[in-house]
Amino acid sequence: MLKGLTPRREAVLKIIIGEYIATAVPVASDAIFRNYQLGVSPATIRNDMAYLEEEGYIARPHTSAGSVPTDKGYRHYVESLAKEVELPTEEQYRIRKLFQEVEEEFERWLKLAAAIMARLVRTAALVTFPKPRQCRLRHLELVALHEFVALMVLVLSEAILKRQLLSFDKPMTQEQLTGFANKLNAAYSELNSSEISAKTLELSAEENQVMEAVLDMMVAEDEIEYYQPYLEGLRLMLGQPEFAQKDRMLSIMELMETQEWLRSAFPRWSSDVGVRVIIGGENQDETLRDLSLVFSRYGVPGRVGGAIGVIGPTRMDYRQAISAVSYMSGILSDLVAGVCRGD
Amino acid sequence: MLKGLTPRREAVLKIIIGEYIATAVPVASDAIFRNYQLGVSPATIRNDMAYLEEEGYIARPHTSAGSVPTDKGYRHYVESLAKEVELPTEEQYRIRKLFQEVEEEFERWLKLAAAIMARLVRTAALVTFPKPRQCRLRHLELVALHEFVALMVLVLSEAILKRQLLSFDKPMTQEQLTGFANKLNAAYSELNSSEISAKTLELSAEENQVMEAVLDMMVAEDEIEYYQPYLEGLRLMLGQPEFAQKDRMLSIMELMETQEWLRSAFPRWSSDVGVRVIIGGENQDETLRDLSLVFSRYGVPGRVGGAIGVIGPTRMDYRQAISAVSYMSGILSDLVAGVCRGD
DNA sequence: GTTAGCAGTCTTGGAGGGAGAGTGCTAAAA
DNA sequence: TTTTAGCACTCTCCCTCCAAGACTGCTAAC
Repeated sequence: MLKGLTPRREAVLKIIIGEYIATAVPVASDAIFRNYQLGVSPATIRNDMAYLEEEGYIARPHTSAGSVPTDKGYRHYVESLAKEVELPTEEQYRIRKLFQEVEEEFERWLKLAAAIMARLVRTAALVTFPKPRQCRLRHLELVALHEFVALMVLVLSEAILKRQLLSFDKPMTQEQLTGFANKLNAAYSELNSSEISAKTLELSAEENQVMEAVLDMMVAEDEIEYYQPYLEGLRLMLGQPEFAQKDRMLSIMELMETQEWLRSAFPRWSSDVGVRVIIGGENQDETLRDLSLVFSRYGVPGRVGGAIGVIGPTRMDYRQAISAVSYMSGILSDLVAGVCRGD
Repeated sequence: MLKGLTPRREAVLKIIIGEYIATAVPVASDAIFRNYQLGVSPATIRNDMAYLEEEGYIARPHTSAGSVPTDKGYRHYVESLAKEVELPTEEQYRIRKLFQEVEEEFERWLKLAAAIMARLVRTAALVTFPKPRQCRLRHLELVALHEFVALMVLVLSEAILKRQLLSFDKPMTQEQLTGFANKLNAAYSELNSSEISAKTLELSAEENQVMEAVLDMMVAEDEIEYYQPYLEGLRLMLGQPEFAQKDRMLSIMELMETQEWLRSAFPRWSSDVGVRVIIGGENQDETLRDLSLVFSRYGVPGRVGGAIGVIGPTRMDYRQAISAVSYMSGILSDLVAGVCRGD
């Protein structure tokens, strides 16, 4: 029983994980014997399983049941997988084609990316909006809606768009507003919020009001990273047998609706590239203890980025998840880089 | 057994519906006798119930069970309710205050409205974006992102904002783009899509490209009414006991995610004001057969409008639903009118 | 180190049965 | 004619029990 993780034991572990991921049913020694040619009897496999259980790679729901992988088992599996994770080229081609078909709008791209990942991994996928470290003012526009109300449209770096209604104490004409906009654009274009507030200008009361609003929105934008990510395919995730009980399902829905967990789950601006996998109990957040995340940052390192990933039960197809997330983050990075280059 | 719907029978029906809405449990004659002072014995109540069943107002899950309202029963109840539906004034005050606290942005208002309704009725609520009959071009803006790519920002009537990336064959400077924008704004501002396409102008190839894109987006905007409504509180709806089974729950989630049913459920631009209630089998759509909708149009009649409503099991608190939808549509109408007045 | 054999354990599903809830009917009372 | 009491009847719900089946763990032999 000593000898450590021999190749056959490793193979048994891999088989158990593969089977369990596919079927959600505890895996029996007999089934392994029948379906895989290991060249040894069920009894031997049982011995190996006893070892794996002792070492904490697998566990049993009850005394006389097959085995299911533990977090540690999944972790081992994921590590051993690390290299061999590319989507089949036909799949890559199909995805690329989908992106060509959709109109050139960033939000569409994000939604599409999330939808594709959800479909590939058959669980929920999410994508956050790409955000620069500190956004810069590209352009300000003021449109009169009626005498006292104007629509302010703000174009920030990375084509982020903001709008807000402004109401003035005095009546304002479109000419006046255009004048404001020109003046402020000339002075503040391409600056970030701190640079703008440092640079004092002589402004009328109304101009100042506009400026305050602009600053407010830019600061708010700098602060929230994960504001309203796109979440797709929740129903795919909830269709998995682990969420069969009603209250389990509802608590997951609640979790997703509040999106509080995002903050704790996605480390903020972690600089490392590549796909990260967080398995079950490895999560900081209590409520995520039996869920796994596979995600990656995307964007232009050091300049702008977002996060993209999937969330699902610990019994998740990590192989597919890793390859999908890896490939999609590459695609989105390319797209962001394309938009960025003009900066 | 002949005499028709006597006042007492009507009272019994109302009690049954009220109890069933509150508890989701079939209502027994004995329970009615105990909890309500009708002045008659359970046996008499049973006779009345027999009548109500014969007339199709109520039904029994099985021979020896209490009764549950049928669609016809709910319909009768809703009609009889028609007048007495106002939210308590404290509630109205609280809601108004919430709207004052949120920033002046239309999308926020819509989300808030949906969230409030979901909370009040404890089921899913949805709100569509307000759309003018035919949108008009308010303002066009072009921002250079890099040499060959520009961001086009379109402000349409009712403060609808659209953006799209444009890529040109030639390099373009910001000055050139601003020139385009000024020219096109001068010519086409305040026109709708048909007027724009009727009015021919001498345009360069690039200007023409921009114009095409503008027209495409305006036409698309005219066509989709119900594009991506806000849906809130799905989890409240799915928490109801009628969705206890897993597959029931999943099919509802699928339904909501695809949002196909919206088209059939909300009659397009129906001119009648006021709250409409569609109960269970009254729905055209097969898949909605055991759901009810309570909704209303909002906006400025004949000019601009959207829809707002709740969806839930037929066992829905119609009273609360009707008052909430009615009040919220009023609020949104006021807000739209405010933005509209400047047109 | 591997294997066959077998006892032991735990889950699952179905049958059976009793308790309880609620009605429908009948005949008498108001 | 309407209302009521009484009671038999039906159906659900839940509990228990039991048998079948699925796997393992152990032991002793290979």
